Amino acid sequence: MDYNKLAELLYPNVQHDMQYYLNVYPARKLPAGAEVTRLGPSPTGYLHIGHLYSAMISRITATKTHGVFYLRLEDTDQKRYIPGAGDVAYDMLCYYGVKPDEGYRGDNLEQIGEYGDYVQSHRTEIYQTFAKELVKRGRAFPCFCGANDSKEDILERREKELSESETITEHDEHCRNLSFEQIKANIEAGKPWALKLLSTGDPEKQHDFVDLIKGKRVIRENGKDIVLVKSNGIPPYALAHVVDDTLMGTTIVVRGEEWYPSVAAHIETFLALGLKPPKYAHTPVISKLDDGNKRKLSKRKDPEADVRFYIEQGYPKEAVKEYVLNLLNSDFEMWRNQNPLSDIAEFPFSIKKIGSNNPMFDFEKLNNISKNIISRWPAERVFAEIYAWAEKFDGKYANLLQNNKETMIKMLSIDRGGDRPRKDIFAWSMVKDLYDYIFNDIAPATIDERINKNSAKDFLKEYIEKYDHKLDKQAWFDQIKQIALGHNFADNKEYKANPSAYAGNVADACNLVRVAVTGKTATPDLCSIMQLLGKDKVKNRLQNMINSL
RNA sequence: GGCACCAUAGUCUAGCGGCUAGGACAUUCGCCUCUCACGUGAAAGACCGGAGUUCGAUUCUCCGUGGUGCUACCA
Repeated sequence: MDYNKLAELLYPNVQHDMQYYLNVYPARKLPAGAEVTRLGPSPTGYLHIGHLYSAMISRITATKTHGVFYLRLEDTDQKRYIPGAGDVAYDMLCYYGVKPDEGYRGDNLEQIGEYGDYVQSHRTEIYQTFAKELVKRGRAFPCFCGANDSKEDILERREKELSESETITEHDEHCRNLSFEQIKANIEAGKPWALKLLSTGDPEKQHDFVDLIKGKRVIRENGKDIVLVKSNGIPPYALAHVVDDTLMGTTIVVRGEEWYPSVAAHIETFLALGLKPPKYAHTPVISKLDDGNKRKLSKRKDPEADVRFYIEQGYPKEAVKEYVLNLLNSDFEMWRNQNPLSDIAEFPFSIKKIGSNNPMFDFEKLNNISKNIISRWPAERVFAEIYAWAEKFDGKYANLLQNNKETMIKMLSIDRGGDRPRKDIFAWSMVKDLYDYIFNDIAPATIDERINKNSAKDFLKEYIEKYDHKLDKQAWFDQIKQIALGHNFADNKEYKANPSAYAGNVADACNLVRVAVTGKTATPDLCSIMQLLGKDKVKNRLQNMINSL
């Protein structure tokens, strides 16, 4: 077969050849050791936590080696395209501080960089040029079998084939053997066709492969005639990956482990074009425990898969990042303990330290990381963050905050600062309920059954009468203690020795006041809260408590 | 069905032939304390199973088992 003739038949309108584009996009001039990384999300929904995971690896690697991290929109599947998803991807990367140096920046912003266009659907001509090159080299052939099936059809067909035979045919024995005349006839008849790789690999043969995360591996050669260009003229991921990462100068392809099985096919495609494959880093996939089963985090079922989820919940982006970083390099938390105030950019991150099993998402851990981060922030900053969150997700609360800024900051200042700050907030959305007692009336709370109700009543009555709003912390407590002792509440030690003899201990008395004033059993320093609330409110609430007993 | 990846406590993991198997979150119990926290001390909790290699295997090899992924003209 005359492959040049075939190439002309298939791609009569392709003007340039591969070398032309290789010249248009020459090798990048970067310092030695610089790595070029990229993220290639498809605009089929939102940005997945797994994208953030990959993006952090790519961003840190590029920064550390003085290389480039760029964003490419992989929108070759127009069936699944969701408008605006590209904007979200870029915005989220910026929001989480893993901003690309170049590439796509959303639908309304100009792209940055010399290696564009960074939107795959704009690159059809380039892909076709490389496709034509493959045909010229006798490494690709048209397939007329026409498959525009839905996913369900494909899965059904696969099931059927599995039940009938042991393996699915990997070579397309029908179309790869068509004669030039047959192909010509089909083309002239207007039959749709896809371009497939004419694989020369033998899956029985193996070769070495180095993955930056998995290490040295032995993999089978590809033996599959994969589709390089769909019948609509657009390439699927495989060819787009080969062409783009060549032309854009990617040195390390960071991608999810789900790509690992197809790496041999990708390498064969690079080699068929005489191109050098990049280095690969196949990352673990974040999963979760669902009814006792471990499974990949799913876009549909799991809201936490969407990076916007954490914004809605009010997790600081620093917390999400540190959590992901901790998943990536588990010695991060040790480093953080030793360097509580350092910027995470100083952490000695390494791709090699990434484990290769799929971690499960753990909210407890995220919450803990978040609490620690927030506890280190001054009240003004915490207020600003809460307010910014409320403005977006709870307008009413935002108004309330705006009108009570001073009070709220005072509230947030209690037990904050110093060596042992309180750690009770991990997400902004919880603040409204946590501190509701400073703005709202509270419902009368029930008290521990251990405590004698009459004594409690008497204690509170006397406390109201003698309540002095001006007392400092020590005097405030001494007063409570003194009054409590007068109503059969005992000192801690005495109470422990003989609980049944007393109405409760001093701690219980103190907690009576707390529950009366805040409706909660756990709050920051009570004396400060009472100062903040004001004399009238405090007395009112104490009285309500008495009435409810 | 085929192919591949993974396998240490509930979770994330350290370990790279000999360790009382280390740390973090969560759990439980003390201490501190006016409560809840914070802090602090402690407890409980793990090498998937079986062969082999070896003087010695959590660590190396093989076979199982389990989980996961791929097997699309989706990425």
